[in-house]
Amino acid sequence: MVPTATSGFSRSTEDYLKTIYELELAGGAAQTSAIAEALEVAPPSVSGMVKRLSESGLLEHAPYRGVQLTLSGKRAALRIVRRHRILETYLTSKLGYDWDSVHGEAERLEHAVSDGLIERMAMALGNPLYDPHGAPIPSKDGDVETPETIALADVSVGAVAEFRMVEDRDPELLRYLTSLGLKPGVLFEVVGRQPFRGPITIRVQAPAKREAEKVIGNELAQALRCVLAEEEVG
Amino acid sequence: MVPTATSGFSRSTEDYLKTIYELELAGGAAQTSAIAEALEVAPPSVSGMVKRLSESGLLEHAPYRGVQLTLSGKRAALRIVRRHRILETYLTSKLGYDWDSVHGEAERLEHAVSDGLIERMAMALGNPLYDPHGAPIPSKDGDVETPETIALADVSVGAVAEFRMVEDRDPELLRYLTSLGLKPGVLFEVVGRQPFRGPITIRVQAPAKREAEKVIGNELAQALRCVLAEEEVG
DNA sequence: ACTATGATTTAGGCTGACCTAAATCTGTAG
DNA sequence: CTACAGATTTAGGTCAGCCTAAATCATAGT
Repeated sequence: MVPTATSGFSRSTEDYLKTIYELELAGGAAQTSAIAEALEVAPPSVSGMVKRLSESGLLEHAPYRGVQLTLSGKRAALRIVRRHRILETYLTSKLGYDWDSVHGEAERLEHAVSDGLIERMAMALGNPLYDPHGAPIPSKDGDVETPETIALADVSVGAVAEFRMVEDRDPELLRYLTSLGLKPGVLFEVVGRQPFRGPITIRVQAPAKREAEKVIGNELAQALRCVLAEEEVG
Repeated sequence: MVPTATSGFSRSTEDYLKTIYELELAGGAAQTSAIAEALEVAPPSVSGMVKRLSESGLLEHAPYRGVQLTLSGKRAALRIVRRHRILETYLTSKLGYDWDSVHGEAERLEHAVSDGLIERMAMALGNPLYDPHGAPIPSKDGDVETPETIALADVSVGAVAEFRMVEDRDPELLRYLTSLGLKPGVLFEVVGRQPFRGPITIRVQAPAKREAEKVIGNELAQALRCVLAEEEVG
C-alpha cells in the first residue's frame, strides 16, 4: 500500500532506471549483462524486470539487442540522479561527511526522501550545480549538463589542466585522491608520461605548499576527468 | 542481498517491531487486531508476520493472547524510535519543517539512514532529549525516559500546568494546536470545565501577548499530555 | 555459409509480505 | 454450563523480485 519509495515506483525499479540511464550515458543502449553486473543481480532477473519496465512504458526493449529509456523513464532516472547528488552534497557540506563515504548513504536515501525534502536540502545548499565528486546535478525538471572532459591520461605533457570529476563509487580510490591533493577544481601540470600505458607524473598546484610531484597509474588516470586550463594572457 | 533497511531486518519487520513496542507501552501485550489496525494491514497478515518474528526471537507469541517483545526485539524497536525522533528533530531544527509535517518523512527515513548518519544528526543538534512533539528520544543504547504526565483533560480547574507532549501522527491536530499557541513547554491555566465530558477552557500564558481563553474539546484534551506546574514560592 | 561462443531469454522455483474466506478459539451472558 | 460474538489463526492464493538450469539467438571466424 505505502510504497517504499516516494515516486510510486519500487526501490528496485528506481535502481534499474538509474543504472540504465548511467549505462546509456556511457555507451549507447544498455546491455542486459551490463545492467546485471551493475546491480549485482543475475541476468535472468534483468530480463524479467526489463519486461515489467517496458510494460510500464519506462523503456523500450529490442530483444537480444538492449534497452533504451523512454522519455518518462529518463525523467524518473534523472529524478533519482538529482536526489543522489544533492544528498551527497548535503552530507558533505552540512554533516561533515568525507567525499569517499557519502555514496552508500545516498544510495539508500535517494529512494526514501520526499521531493520536498530534496528541495529543502538544495535550497539550504544554495542550489549547487555540482556534487562533491564534480558530477553535475540535474535540475528539478530534468536538465543536466554533460561536461566536456578528457581523461587525465589524455592530457599532453607540459599542459596545465583542472581536475573536474571522478566516479563516486570507490571509497578507496577517493581516499587515495585525497592523499594526492586531488579534488574537483584543483589545477595540475603534467610533467611526464611513461610509454606503453605507463604512469603519468603530475605536479599539483597546491596553494602555498611545496608542489610535490605525484605519479599516477594509467588506469587511475583514465578515471580522472579533466579540462585543459585556459592559457594565461600576457 | 542489500537489504532495504540498515538493521539487517526488512522495513516491514522494523515497522512491526516499532508498532508493537508502542502498543505495549500503551497497554500491556499487543493484540493482533491492534497491530493490524496500526499498520493498516489485515489481521491474518499480522498472524503470519508474528510467526516469523517469533521464530527470529524478536518476540514471544501466546496464541490467541497477544505478543510481547523479547529483549532483542525491544532493542531493535527502540533503535527505530530513536531514529524517528532524531529525524523529526533534525527536520524541524535544521531544515525548516513544521512539527505537523515531519512524521511522514521520518517514517520513511527511519529505515534508510545509517546509524552513523543518525549520530551525526544527533550531534549537530546537541544530542537533544526530546523531539518536537515532546516525546523523549531513546539513547543510543536503548534507554528511554517514561515521563509521568497527565491528560490535559484531568488537570483540575484553577491549576497551572505545562503542556509537555502530544502524538505526532495527526498533522491537522498539530496545526490546530499551533493555532491555539500550544506547543511543548507552554504553560496554561485551566479556567473551566463543562460537566459530562464537556469542553475545557484554558488560558495560555503566551509571552507578551494578551492571554486569550481557548476552549478545547474533551477528546482532544485527552490527547494532550501535561505536568502540573510547580507552585511559585513566595 | 556454417558453427561455436557468449549473450540473452524462457522455464520453473523460492521467499517475504500481503490478501480473502473459512475454521477455531476465548470469554461473557444468560 | 452452554452458546454466541468477536478475535485469532489456518488455508490457500497473488505479486514482485530474485534464483538456477536449459533453450535460443547473434555474431565472429573460418
